[in-house]
Amino acid sequence: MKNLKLKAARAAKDLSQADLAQMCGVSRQTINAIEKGDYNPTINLCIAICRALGRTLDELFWEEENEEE
Amino acid sequence: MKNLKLKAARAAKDLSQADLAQMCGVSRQTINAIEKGDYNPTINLCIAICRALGRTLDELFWEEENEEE
DNA sequence: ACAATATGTCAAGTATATTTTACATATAAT
DNA sequence: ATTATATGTAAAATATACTTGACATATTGT
Repeated sequence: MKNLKLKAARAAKDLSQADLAQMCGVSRQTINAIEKGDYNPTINLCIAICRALGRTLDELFWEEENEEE
Repeated sequence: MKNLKLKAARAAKDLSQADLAQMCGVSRQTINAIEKGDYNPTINLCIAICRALGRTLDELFWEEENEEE
């Protein structure tokens, strides 16, 4: 499923996918794929993304038992 | 760095590394390596571990700017 | 002393995260 | 119409997460 929390948090900081990718030390396609949702990043990358956006893991990557789809 | 939060949360549920590994669908060595700290699991595995232990990502895998090492 | 369980570690293989290059589309600005 | 930026997507290569099998040690119970 898409990661809309991430997309929204990035938009709230007015960063492009390329900007965020550079801040995290990964490629733009990696950020795109994570937002698109069809894959499974490493925790260290998730943490880098969180720090870049001023959020925590629970805020961007945790889902309560029933909130997804 | 070692993940002592994980080790403690597992101990609190009286689970062996092998037990937790089986609950998460990974090998015992993978859990051992994560606790030992010298690698970088995927977010989906972190989430599986959290659900198995009744914790969230922030509780087991997040570190505030200054609390580690 | 012996058996059983839990943990730590290593090496070789497999699966998959991530990169690089490239192309396509959409939008906004000139 | 053209330029520039942001996004979506794909294929091939590389890095690394994870598995399997194996062995060693420590601990606890019999």
